[in-house]
Amino acid sequence: MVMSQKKRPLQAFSEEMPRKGTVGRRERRQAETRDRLMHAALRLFAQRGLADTSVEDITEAADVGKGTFFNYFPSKEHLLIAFGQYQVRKVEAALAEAREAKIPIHQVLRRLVHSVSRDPGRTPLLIRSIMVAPLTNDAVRESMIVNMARGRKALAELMTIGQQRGEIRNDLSPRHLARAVQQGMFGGFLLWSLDPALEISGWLDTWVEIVFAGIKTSEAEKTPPSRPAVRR
Amino acid sequence: MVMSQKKRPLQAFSEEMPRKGTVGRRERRQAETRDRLMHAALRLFAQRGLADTSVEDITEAADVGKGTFFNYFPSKEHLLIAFGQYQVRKVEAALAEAREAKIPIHQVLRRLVHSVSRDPGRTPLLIRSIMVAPLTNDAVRESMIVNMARGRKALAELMTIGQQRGEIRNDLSPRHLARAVQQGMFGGFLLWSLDPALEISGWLDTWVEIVFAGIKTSEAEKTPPSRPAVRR
Amino acid sequence: MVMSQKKRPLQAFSEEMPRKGTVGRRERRQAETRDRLMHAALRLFAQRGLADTSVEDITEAADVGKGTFFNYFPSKEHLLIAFGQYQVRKVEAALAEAREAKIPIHQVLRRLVHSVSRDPGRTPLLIRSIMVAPLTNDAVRESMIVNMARGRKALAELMTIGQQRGEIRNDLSPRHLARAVQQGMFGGFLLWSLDPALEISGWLDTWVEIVFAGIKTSEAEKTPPSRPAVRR
Amino acid sequence: MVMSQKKRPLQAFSEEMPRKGTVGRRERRQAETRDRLMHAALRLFAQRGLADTSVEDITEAADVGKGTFFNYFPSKEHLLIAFGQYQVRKVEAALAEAREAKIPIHQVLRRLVHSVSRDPGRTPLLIRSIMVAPLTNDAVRESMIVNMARGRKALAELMTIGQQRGEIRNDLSPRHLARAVQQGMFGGFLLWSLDPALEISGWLDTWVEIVFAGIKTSEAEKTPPSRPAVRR
DNA sequence: GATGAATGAGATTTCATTCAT
DNA sequence: GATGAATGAAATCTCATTCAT
Repeated sequence: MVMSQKKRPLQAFSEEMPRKGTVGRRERRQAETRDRLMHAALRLFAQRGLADTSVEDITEAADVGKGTFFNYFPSKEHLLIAFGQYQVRKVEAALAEAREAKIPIHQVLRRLVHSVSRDPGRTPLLIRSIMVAPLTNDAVRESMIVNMARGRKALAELMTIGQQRGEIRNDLSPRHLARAVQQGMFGGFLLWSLDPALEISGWLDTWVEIVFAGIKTSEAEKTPPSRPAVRR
Repeated sequence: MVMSQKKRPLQAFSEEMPRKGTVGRRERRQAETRDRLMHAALRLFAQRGLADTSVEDITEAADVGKGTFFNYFPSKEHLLIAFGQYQVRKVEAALAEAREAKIPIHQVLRRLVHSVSRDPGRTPLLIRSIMVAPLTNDAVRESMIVNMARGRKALAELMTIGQQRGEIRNDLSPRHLARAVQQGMFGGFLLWSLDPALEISGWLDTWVEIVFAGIKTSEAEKTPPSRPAVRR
Repeated sequence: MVMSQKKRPLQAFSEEMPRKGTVGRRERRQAETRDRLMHAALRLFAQRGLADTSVEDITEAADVGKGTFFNYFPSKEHLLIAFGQYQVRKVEAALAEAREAKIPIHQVLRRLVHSVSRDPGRTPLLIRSIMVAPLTNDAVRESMIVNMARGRKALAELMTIGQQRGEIRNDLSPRHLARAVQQGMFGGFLLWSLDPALEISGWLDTWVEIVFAGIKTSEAEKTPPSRPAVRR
Repeated sequence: MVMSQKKRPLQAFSEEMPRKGTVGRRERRQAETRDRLMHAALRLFAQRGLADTSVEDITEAADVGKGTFFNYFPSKEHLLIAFGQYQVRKVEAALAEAREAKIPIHQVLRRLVHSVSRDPGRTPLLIRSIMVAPLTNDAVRESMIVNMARGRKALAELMTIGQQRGEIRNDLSPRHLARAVQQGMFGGFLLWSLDPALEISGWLDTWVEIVFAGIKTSEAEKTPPSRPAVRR
């Protein structure tokens, strides 16, 4: 079964953008196959979920032989590692933005939350797949741990910037604040993937409102905004 | 393989406390069998995880015939439904406590978080089992949705009480505040089950500190603490 | 699930008609239970087929405990033995009728075929159950063999009568003729149970027409109708 | 357990006779595997019956992996579909023979009955398997219906030929006559599979004698043998 | 590099039957 | 005699993964 590949909702997954210079036809074809597998898989995961999508389903949708799959990915769960990396890059992008463009942290968070929710937020089955994979597969979990750490690190730097600007509370370490934010974000996905009746679009801003109140500089300490405050 | 049944780490699972008066021997034996299956299963889930524990492993550990299992539970995932209900009851207990004993919300939350973390907090494999089950099994998810709604309801009532006492911010609906709290708690379990290196005991209080800052009455509105404020 | 027992399409199944004289209440209750099981089973077999009807389904429909079933029948297939006996009695009745009432064999056959088709002819699932049971279960097959032999014997006597009257061909033994008739009848049920699109009501008379042409006295030998002819 | 593959009692099952020209080695290997499964299965069905032969028994006897079976057949019952087709082809062959070689219908029938009985006639367990499969399995029944229709069609054409030649009675439609013949044949298999004491070899000719008397042109109408007679 | 046939581990779940009460 | 909890045998079929071509 060959499906038309016209719609490609998530482009930035595969990192192998053909860096300038010569790339042989072979390399290009390989990258293309990899991509086809990737997008076919995500489409199927979103439709049927991880468990109900077999490797053969994916290879059929991508129009390659079944054995070919294993030349690219060691298991179907590994496809979701790439997705995690894709999400982390959004967090790092938010950090870069905050740094360069002097955008208030509150607003950075709001944008980040929307950006991160964009892709998985459409279908509960995809999120469930994304959550199940690391809970189930050791290799994916390893990678997930790394990704989460990267994400927390970026968030922590964001917090540091906020503290320096006096927007974020100074009495707790950026690491802790970052962890709290990340925890809330993951929790949000989890809740929503379990109960899609919990509508998500309107909720995001409210949640940012609450979480930001938790991490912002309190009125009390607002007067002297400059002292760095000791923290771990 | 018959395992010794001496250790019973989680007692409060089964609700069938022997109601007063006589209960037939048959009924007692049944409740006992149910209990044996339950505890054997949780022990095994905690040791090996959900996927690596077969129903036969459970029945062997509980020293009953394999078929007996299905007289009590339709699938091994259903065992975890009971666990979810057990956790919800803790939240409801916290609410009752707050109501009767006039304990500050901040403190109620702190206690609740510790109480809820107690059982699953020991072993990442158990939490992973608890998370995987509803992500994987429709019936369990159904039940999970109900449990989460119950939990949110109790938390929302807690928020209402806090608002009436002037401890909790008045500008957001109790539902929203409750959802934010629940989201954070679930996120915490998820993060920790994925990366057990994230130590949990010290973190809980810090997290409550942050989340409470997000939901408490702000300094700005603190002066007139009594106005009930209209909200949904 | 208790179903009302109002409709009883097939009454003559159970042979234990309370013979005159005193029958204790106990005996009556037992016969009643046996009957309830019987009819519940046949209803279910007709609805879902033999394989998809479990003993527990039957006992529930009959409103008795599961274990009770085995006080009456050694297996669910044994229920169908009674049905076979019921059918055989129809053949024997036809013989009796032919004997007493001097009805032409051709007509006896026609009536018999209709009578025998009446009950199973309504639902293919019931016939399939009736056919599967002896093919599958040794005890039922034993009994089936006996029934078939009884049926053939009655048919053979019918043939003998026909021969004496000059209606049935004299050049073949009554046994052989009987076997051919029986074979055709069983084949008819089989075909129809496999392909219910083969309508049965209009077909019966045509079939009798053909089969009777096969067994009747041929024009050639019609003139001297009395010679007994040697046969086994 | 590897069984010697020397005996191959039924050769004509698989239709894939190597069409002229080159067939890849792969294709040949596949056809061979399919054949091995087929014959192993039929041997086992004949020895133990359908229910007492597991797929694993078959694959062991065919010396292939268990999973391999399902690359060729969706279920063990499907093996018997091929057998049904094999039998139908015999009927069609009889028709062709009658057409080309001007053999009298009576004789065609006699040969056909022997030919069709040859393979299953050896062992009641095999026939029982063949009968149980369509009674039990929907897919097989579907296919059986098609086969039976094909068989009836061929028989009907045979009847038509007979009518044109004046050998077969003209007052009934070929369809009806064909159905009666088929019904008798199936009934014969059924009776004999249930009660193997009914010896089959001597019986076949007697049965053809009777059935042919039922469908042949009667003495009465024999004089004007040419009128085609209108019928559906 | 691509392919797809072969592989076999694996666990679920049903259900007839037993038997203690 | 009625009950229904306990039992465990049994066989399916899927599917990730390998590897010869």
